[in-house]
Parts: sequence; structure tokens; C-alpha cells
Amino acid sequence: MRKLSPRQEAILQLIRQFIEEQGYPPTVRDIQRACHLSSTSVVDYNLNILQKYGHIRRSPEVSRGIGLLPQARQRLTARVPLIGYIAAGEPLPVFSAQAEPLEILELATSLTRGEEDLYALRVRGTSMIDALIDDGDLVVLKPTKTINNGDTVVAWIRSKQEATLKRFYYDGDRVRLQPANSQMAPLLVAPDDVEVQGRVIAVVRNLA
Amino acid sequence: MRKLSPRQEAILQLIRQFIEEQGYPPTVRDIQRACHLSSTSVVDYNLNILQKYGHIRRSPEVSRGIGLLPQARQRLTARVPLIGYIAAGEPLPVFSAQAEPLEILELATSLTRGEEDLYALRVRGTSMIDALIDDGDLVVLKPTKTINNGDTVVAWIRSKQEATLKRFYYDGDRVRLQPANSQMAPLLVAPDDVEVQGRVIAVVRNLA
DNA sequence: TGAGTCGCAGAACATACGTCCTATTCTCGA
DNA sequence: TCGAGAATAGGACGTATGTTCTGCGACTCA
Repeated sequence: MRKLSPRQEAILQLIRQFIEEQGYPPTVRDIQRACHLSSTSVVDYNLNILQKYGHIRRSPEVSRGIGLLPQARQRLTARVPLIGYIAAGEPLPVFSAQAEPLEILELATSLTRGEEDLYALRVRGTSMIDALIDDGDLVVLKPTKTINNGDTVVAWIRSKQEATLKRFYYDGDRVRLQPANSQMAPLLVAPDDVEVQGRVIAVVRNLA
Repeated sequence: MRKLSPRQEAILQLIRQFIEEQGYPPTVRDIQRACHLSSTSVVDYNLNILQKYGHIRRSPEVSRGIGLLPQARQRLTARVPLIGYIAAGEPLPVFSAQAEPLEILELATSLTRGEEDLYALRVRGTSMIDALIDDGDLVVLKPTKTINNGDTVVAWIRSKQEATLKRFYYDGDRVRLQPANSQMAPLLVAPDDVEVQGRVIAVVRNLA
């Protein structure tokens, strides 16, 4: 990254200031006026240089398409769609990219651990109290095909017509669904009786 | 500031996201496409409402002239210090500004609800399983002097030398500490036997 | 001296974009 | 049930704005 000309320094400085004050980037002509340049082509010319040297990022054909690179803002939150409710007796909402989420949650990335395609369900009722999950809690899920022993999963049990949230274990030719509360008895079911919807990433309870 | 329609919420959400991702605000047509709106006029209409209610600031005749107002631009995460552990038989760590936190957590502001001076404790052991809180869970607390009936609090019970997490009720000349799990029996203690450390704002369980 | 590059000037061009007008549908209380 | 206002649809209009073309002086390098 080579040294910038005074004019380029001025332009870069103006971009920073403009964004700070206005909340959006300047146009080519904004820069032209503020820096007393005679032509938009001069601005264009120097913006290209600034981009080449890595100071800014330009989106072609986009008005005010100037972004400051150094900001390199790392995201502290991930967006997770809240797609529906989970209740004992109701079928589970199925996650699909098309479905309209009820709400978009901002969850700290420390919670989501960089996972993608997460979605969330709001718990209705106290039927999962044996999994230490209360009415109103938020369950963050990762849709998954492969399940490992010990994963906590959200499952639909066909024979009982019931949604549940348990630890999942293969136990011979059965599947053992174990409540998180170890004082409760596990549930043994046939593998094809249980439909796993996703793996539980996190549970959030908001009391405030 | 009145309540926003789902569409207005979606638009506001998109603006935030767009700015975060692109570094500059969306155009009316960007919003139209992203929110599946039929016309730019619908966007214009709703943007004006958002402006009227103080969520955004528009610069007329300016492309991408949408700015988030400070209140809407506010941080999506709050920093909460994790200052120690909470276990049944151990005294509670006392929150002080000087103490070195074990870790700084970034929690979504939707969780913290704008509260200040929050701190977090990591739960050790299953002694609070009757409050639906498991080993390893994170408890977010607000230090508080005044307690309202029904608040969930973290308390130290002197006579039992025990830390606990219960719903707090004044019950005549006693204090009733009620487990969140309503099937469990409440605990009745003398007011000066219980030392309330803080009010529980949120509980976070990370299973990933 | 002449070709080549750099930095700039001025303007033209195409289109991205905000705005606004009209019409239609939806909502909800009198 | 009717009417008024809210909300939406579709599109036209004007301009704001990125891009590009041509050209000019200054400077470098053989």
C-alpha cells in the first residue's frame, strides 16, 4: 500500500467524516464539491486508486457505493429466524428458507458458535420441564441429518403424536430419549417412530 | 412512538442488516426487492411512517438517504462480565466494578433489554434444577436493592449457608422463595435470613 | 525530440433512484 | 352496511449519480 497523495488523503478523510455525520457515504459529486475538485472524473480517478490500495471498497453502478474497509467490523451477533412455536401436542414447524419468520433474533455469536442455518422455536407450555425448559423459553436449533450419541434434539414421536426435547442415544436396535433431568426415566422408542427435527444449540430464557 | 406493523418491522430490520452488511444504506428498490413489496410507493409510504415515528431519518432527494437514528443504531450486543460461579454450597461472588471478570460476554440487547450494570454467573452443579437451571447454564443478573413480588432472584440463605435461585414473594412477615417448577414446595424463611444478590434477567444454556 | 504516463478538466450518457400521482383493496367503526 | 381512512399496486417523471470519452499540460525516459 503506497503513500497517498494529499488529494487522496483529503478524499479519504472526507469519506470518513461524511459517513460519520450523515450515516451514509458521499456521492462522487459530494466529494467533488467538498474537496473543491473541478470534475467528477477526478474523483472517480482517485477513488479507483484508493480502492486499488485497499482503503475503500466500491460497488459498481451503485450510488453511494463506497464502503470503508478498515472498519472490518466483525459481527458480534448472528441473525436467527424465529419460525414458530414448539408445544407438546402440536406438529413441529418445518424450517425452510421461504417461510416467513415471526421475528428475527439477534443472538451473540458466542452462542451460535459460527453455525449456519440456525433457527429458533418458542416453547409453549411446560411439557418440556423435564428437559429444564420452561414455557416461553427460546430453543435454538440446527437442522441436521446426522445425530451423535448424546446430542440434545428436538423430535416428533409419531406413535405419541408429540413433540419433545431430549438427549438422543442409540441403544441397540432402539433409540433412547433421555430427559436432561437425570432423575427422570428415559423413553425407549423404535428408530422409525422418532423424527428428529434438529439439534439443540442453545436455550435462552428471558425473565426481565 | 407507536407500535410498528410487521411490514414496518421487517423494513427496519432490513435497513439495519443492509447497512451492517454493505456499509451503506439500501435504496427504496433494494427494500422493495428484499421485502417482496409490489411497489416502491409502498416502501416510500412505510419509510415515511418510520421517519414520523422517529426510527429513521431520511434526506430528501438523496439516494440511499436513509440514516438510522441513534436509538435505532444502538448496539446489538451489550457487554456483560462473567464474574464467577454460583454453586449451592459456596458464597456468591459479589459484583464490583474493580473485580476482574473471568470473561466478557457479548449478549444480544434483546436479552438485556437495555439494562445497565448487569453481570453473569456460571452455574455449577445441578442444585438449581428445581429452577430449571442446569449445570453450566449462564445466569444474567441485575444487582438490585428493591425487589418486587414475583421477581426471580439469586439469594444466599444464611441459616442454610446456601446459594439459591427462586421466585421471591413477601408473605406476611416471612419471605416465600418459590421454585420456578411449580410442582416443588416453596421455602419460607425469615426476611433477614435471606440475602438477595440480584434479579435474574436471563438464563442461557449452551449445548453446542 | 517524441512517445508514454500521470493527473486533471469538461462534458455527455445511461441509468439508478427518490418522488409522486392515481387507482384499488383492506379495515374497522358508526 | 356504508363510508372514510389506511395500506397497497403500478407506473411515470425528473433528477441524482456513476461512468466514460476526449482532450490538455506536466513530467519522465529513452
